[in-house]
Amino acid sequence: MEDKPQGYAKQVEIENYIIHKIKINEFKEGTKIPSENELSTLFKVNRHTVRKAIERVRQLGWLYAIQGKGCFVRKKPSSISYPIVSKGCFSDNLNGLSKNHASKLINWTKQTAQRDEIKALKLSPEENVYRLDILRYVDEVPIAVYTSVLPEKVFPGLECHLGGFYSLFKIIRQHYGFSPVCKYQTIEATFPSLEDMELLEITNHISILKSKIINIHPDGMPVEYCISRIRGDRYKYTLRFNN
Amino acid sequence: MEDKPQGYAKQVEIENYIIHKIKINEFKEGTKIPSENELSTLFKVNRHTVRKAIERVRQLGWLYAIQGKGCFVRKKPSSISYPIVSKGCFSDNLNGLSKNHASKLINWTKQTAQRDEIKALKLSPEENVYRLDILRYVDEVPIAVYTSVLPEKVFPGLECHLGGFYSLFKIIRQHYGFSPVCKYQTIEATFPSLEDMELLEITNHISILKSKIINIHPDGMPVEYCISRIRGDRYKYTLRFNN
DNA sequence: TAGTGGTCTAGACCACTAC
DNA sequence: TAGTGGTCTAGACCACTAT
Repeated sequence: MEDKPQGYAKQVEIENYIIHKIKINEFKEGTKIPSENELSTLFKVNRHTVRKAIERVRQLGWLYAIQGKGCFVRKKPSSISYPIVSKGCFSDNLNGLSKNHASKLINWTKQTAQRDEIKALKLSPEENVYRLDILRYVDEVPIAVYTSVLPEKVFPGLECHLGGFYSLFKIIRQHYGFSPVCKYQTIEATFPSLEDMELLEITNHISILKSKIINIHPDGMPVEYCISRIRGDRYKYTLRFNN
Repeated sequence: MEDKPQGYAKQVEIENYIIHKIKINEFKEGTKIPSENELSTLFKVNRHTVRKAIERVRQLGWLYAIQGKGCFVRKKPSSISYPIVSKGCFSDNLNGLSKNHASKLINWTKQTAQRDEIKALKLSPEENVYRLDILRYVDEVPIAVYTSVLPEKVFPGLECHLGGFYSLFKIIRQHYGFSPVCKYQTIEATFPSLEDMELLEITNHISILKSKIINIHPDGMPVEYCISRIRGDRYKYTLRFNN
């Protein structure tokens, strides 16, 4: 009952037309499709109806728009496959894929832990945590936002090591003498928040792969709670099982 | 440059207003928010501007709409966590979570394999495959669509066993004498196709967790290539590592 | 019948791009 | 300057819900 589609006649006709033209390669990768005005005269509908149709097709990942220029067919298989493994940091795991990559610390705070952080990191209430917002680039494109939550008691004086930030994993290994290991991860599909839209330079036409990760010290103690938001159009997880 | 937001002033103001009211519990779970007309007079903007704002907030998963009734605040943590493990079928893995579930065979074909299927299943061109479209329900709600591709040479006469379909995994175990095991899985976030929207009874306001899975025979031969599309608002993967 | 959300039309103005 | 996409207004009509 809730949210069911109904009577989309004209809009869907235009959506299918565009997708079909792309599939049969009449609208080719990287080239401009007809403008909103051209399509509205072609289909004898209002420009806004065309806009709604194009918006849907963009949302499906087929198109992107540049103001003043037009609407272009997106290269489809441009996504990066990222292997999920419990050990090693982002850089190490991407190095095997020969990609340029960089990390940028957007901002950090030291505050008392919130409810979900207390639960994930097994803290007592009122304990302090560092909260780091990190933006990750691959081939100069912002691809992911991470919020990393780290207990102060495990990482005392962390702020002293954040100058010239390049890799949290390496800071931990170098200054605290261990390598965190992934214990638990959840994966879901969602949409970008307004903040993440700005950081990732995307609109709501792109979906988000959201993960929550708990990393532990080799002795078993949870030491990092990480919430990542990754561009769904450029990124894909891969999992390999060794039975 | 591409797809950057700009000058959303009014729309964003309304978006933030609605989300804020939900967060501070002034708009409560399951209750109606003010109608489009009420909001448009409140903010002194056109109804269509309100509609665009509400559409964004719906897309973020906060709201759902019922025609003729209004717009309601969605219960947020209604999602099912599904553990990723290499062994066992959907039913087995969900039974531990004490959920009702069912599978329905939507349709099936026997055709020559396509390029991606040939690659995934290591077939030679022109080999036949069964292609099964399966809809999965949890608690009576359609939650996922699976397309399962199975080589005819591995599953001869599969069509004879599809009457009274309830679980592909169990059909294979019963009639072909082995249990497939997951070897490789990719996970991405995307949007529903028009067909999947109908089957899952959703609109494009809900994101999709898409997985491609290669299952193998215990001897190592790939025997099933499965493309699943799962409702992003109700479903989440979990991964547990044993180091 | 009145109120709600859903679709479509019509037109204005803006910001950006190309020439 | 002309063309393009982005935002906003204004109003019509439809389908559905409640009374």
